[in-house]
Amino acid sequence: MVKSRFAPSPTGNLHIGGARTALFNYLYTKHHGGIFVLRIEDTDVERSKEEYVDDILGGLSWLGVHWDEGPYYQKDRMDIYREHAFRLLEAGHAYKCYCTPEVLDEKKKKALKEGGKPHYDRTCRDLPPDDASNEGKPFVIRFRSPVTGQVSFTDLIRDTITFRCEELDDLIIFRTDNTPTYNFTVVIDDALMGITHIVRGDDHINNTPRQILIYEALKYPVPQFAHVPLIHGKDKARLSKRHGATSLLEYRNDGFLPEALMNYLARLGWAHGDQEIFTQEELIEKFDLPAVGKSPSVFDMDKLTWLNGHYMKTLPEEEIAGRLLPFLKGLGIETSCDARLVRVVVSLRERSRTLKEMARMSEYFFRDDFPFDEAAGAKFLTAATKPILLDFAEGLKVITSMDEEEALKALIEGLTKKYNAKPVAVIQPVRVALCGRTVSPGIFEVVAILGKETVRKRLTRAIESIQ
RNA sequence: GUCCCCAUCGUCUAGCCUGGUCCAGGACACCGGCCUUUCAAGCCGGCAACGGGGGUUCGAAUCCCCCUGGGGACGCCA
Repeated sequence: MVKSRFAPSPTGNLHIGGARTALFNYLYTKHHGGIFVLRIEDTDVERSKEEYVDDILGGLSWLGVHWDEGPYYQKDRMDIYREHAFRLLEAGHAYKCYCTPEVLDEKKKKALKEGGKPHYDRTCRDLPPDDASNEGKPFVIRFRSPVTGQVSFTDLIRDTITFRCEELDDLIIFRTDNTPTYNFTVVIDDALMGITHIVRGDDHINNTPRQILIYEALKYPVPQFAHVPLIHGKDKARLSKRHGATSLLEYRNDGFLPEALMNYLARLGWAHGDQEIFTQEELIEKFDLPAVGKSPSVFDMDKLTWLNGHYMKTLPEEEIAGRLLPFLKGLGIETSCDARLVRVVVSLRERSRTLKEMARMSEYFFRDDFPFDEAAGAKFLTAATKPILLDFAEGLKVITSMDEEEALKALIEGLTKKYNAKPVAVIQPVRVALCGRTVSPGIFEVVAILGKETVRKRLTRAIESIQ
C-alpha cells in the first residue's frame, strides 16, 4: 500500500511550487490506490501563522487535491518528539550541546574563511557523561552522526545518490527552548504515519542522508524518496514572491480554472508523450514518478493562459456560467445562473481566456448605462452613420423577435445595398451602439441575447448621442 | 569555499534506459496565410534546440570521461 504525504510549513502561502509537489504526491498515490496525508509542519512557532494554514488548505481544495488523512499538526505531537529525543539520548545516538549561537556563528565564519565546510566542530560530542561543568546551562540536543562511511539511497527520479558521512554534521534535533526541529520531526512523523513514499522538492536532497541516519538510529524502516526539481521563474532562479502571484488562490481570483491549473502543473516537469490536455482521471491513470524530468522548469504564464482558454471553451457551459457569477458580482452585477447567462457564456467563451476577462467582456449584457468607448464612438457614432442607425432601428420595428436571424440578415443586406457599403459598415455602428465598443460576439448573438426592447432603447440612446 | 543535483527550440517537453527509422517530433509564444461581421477561436504554413571537448562504435541527442554553465544545500527555518 502506497502512503504519501504533503507536509508544508505554514510560514507562507501555498505557491505554485508547493502546489505541484502536492499534486505529484496526490497523483502518484491515487495511481497506486494509496492514501494521501496532509500534515502541517508548524514547529517554528515564531513564523507559523493561522492565515497561511487557511491559504494552504483552501488552495489545495480549490485545485482538487484532496487528502485522505489529516491535516495533522505537529504542534499537537510535541510529546511524541520529546519521547523520541529522549530515546536517542539514552541510546547514545544524541548528546547535549552547550555551545551558544554566538560561538557557533563565529566558528562557522572562521571555517568558511579558511575554505572549509561550515560545520559544527563537535566540541560537545565527547563530553564525559559525568560532566558537571555545564550544569544548569541551556543546551540543545544534537544527533550523533557517524564520522566515517557513506549513506546512499535510491531516488525514484534520479537513481542512486551517495553522500560521505564526513559531509554531514551533528544537526540539532531539539532547540534550547525544548522544541524539536524539522529534520527530526519529519522522520518521526513519516515513520509513525507509515509513509512509504516521500515526494518533495529537490532542495531536500541534502537533508535526506541525515534523515536516513535518524531512521536507522530509531530502528524505523526507511521509506522511498523522489526528489522533484524546483520550479524557476523567468530569470532561472527559484520561484519566489517577486515572480508574481504568491498564493495559488490568486490564480483563482484572476479567473483561472482549477482544471487548467492542475493540467498545467502536471505538465510542468512531467510528460506523457505529446499529450497536452489531461483530465484529472487521466492524470491519475497516467502519472508516474520515473517519468518526471530531472531538470528545473520555468513557469510560463502564456501556456497556462492558453490552457485556461481551452477549458473555458470545453467545460460545460452551465459550469462556466456558475463560476462566472462571483466575477460578475465583483463588477457590481447581480444575476443568477439562468438560461440567459448560459447564452452569454456561449457567446463569449471562444474569445475569453479567463473568467475575469469574460466578466469584463460581458458587462453590457447586464447594464444599459455603460459609457461608449471614446475611440469607438468617434469612429462609428458619427453624422455619417446616423442615418444607418436610424434605418436599422426603423427596420427592426417589423421584426417580432430578435431570434429571427434571417430577417435581421435581410435587414442588414438591404442597408448595405441602400448605402452601397459592406456589411461591416452597417454592423460596426450597430455594435458600438449596442455594446459601447468595437469588440463583441457576433452581432446576431448580441441582439438575440439583448432582446428587442433593449436593442431599441440602446439604438435610440446612441443616435441621440450623435451631435 | 565545500557537497549535491541538473543540462534538447525563447518556454514546457518527446526521443536517451534497450545507440542507426532524428539533417531531432509535439505544444505555448512569435511571424505569415485562410476563414470572416469586429475581436477571438479554428485551420494551414514558417522561424527555432541536442552547451563545449575528448573518447567508445561502422554509426551517438542517446554510452563513458573532462570542461563549462545553471540550480540547490551548508540555520537553535522547513
